Amino acid sequence: MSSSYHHGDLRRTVLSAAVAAIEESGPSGWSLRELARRAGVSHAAPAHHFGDKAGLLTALAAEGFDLLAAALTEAGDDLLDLGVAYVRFAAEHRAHFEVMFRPELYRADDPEVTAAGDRTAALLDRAVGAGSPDSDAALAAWSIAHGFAGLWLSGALPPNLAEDPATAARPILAKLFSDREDVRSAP
Amino acid sequence: MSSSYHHGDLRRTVLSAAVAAIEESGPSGWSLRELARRAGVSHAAPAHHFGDKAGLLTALAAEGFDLLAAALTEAGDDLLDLGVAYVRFAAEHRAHFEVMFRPELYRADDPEVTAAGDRTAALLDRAVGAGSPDSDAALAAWSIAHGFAGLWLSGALPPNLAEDPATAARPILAKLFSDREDVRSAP
DNA sequence: GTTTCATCTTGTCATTGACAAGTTTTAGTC
DNA sequence: GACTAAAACTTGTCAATGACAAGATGAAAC
Repeated sequence: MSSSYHHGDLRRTVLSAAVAAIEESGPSGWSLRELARRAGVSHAAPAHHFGDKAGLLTALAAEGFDLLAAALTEAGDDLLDLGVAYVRFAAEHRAHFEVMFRPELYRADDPEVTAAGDRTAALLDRAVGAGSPDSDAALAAWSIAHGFAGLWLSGALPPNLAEDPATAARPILAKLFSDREDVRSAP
Repeated sequence: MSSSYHHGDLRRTVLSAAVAAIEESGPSGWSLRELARRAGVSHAAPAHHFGDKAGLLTALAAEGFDLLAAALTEAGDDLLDLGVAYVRFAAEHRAHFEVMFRPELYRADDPEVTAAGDRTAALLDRAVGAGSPDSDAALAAWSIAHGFAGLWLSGALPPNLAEDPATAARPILAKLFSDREDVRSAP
């Protein structure tokens, strides 16, 4: 703390600054130098920890997959609960989520990312497979949760749903599991 | 053609170059100057037609909403067909689609964009409303199509589905409309 | 043929990402 | 406690970029 040279926790600080910047202006609306300024270090300091911009986003993506895995683990085994947890994760960790599904921004073949991604995938496989061996159904569940999250993130949802996306998601996602009749045609 | 000064159709040329560049490297992986070089004009020529980078992406988004409206119109009234058409649009016009749902990249309040967006929304409302007055069901349909498209675009889908996403989408989207039992639990 | 205006060019500037080379602190070893 | 090696951070630099200003060119209208 007394030292003006060693920050002490620069890696974590820069990652957090990146999260804040991405939440404000999207995954490309910031610069490494801006993060360095926010952290109070020189313009080249972040490069020491992440190499380059893609390296920083690689670290963010890996962290994101781990956070998602944790959130899904906590959600239990029910598919609907998992979907709601997925949407909640996207809303609460919007920066991580947006980067994770934009592989052109980072090194998707990085060992840390693939490992974390595999952990998340295994988790989903187990949860979904327990309820049904139907891979189409699993993809349908992933799609509807991912789609609702994406629409919410891009501000495309009606304003009344935008406030609490996780709560708003439940009745929508539930359409995949029940109440089919009112979807197909009028009574 | 003989004139070295007036390009003749620079606006269209730059837009097409942007589409190509975005398909190659994502919505942020290119520069205005690169597009100018591809079009064989000076580095400042594109600015005359679009103002700045956001202006170009604004034009792309507006065009995208019109293309989507046209694709959905052609798809008919069946909700499942509409969903498949939505996914096909995302795959065939990936650059437009990716920009459209990233409002931080362009001026979402631009009159041309809002007008085109409203046209698309009205179209969807009419088609969905005809089948059912249930707005939750409409959102569920939009979500599952949007989510499948997004997952395909980010390369998250299993390789066997990646080849022809529109065809692959149909059985997935159909899960929203029928065959509920095998989703909820094993027989 | 002249006026007018859209189109395109040249020139410039601050900002940025990346890299090279040097400085300071920490950690480990004797 | 001094010595050494490595990690953490700084300063300096360069080409590329987006944005803007000012000027040149050609097309269209009359």
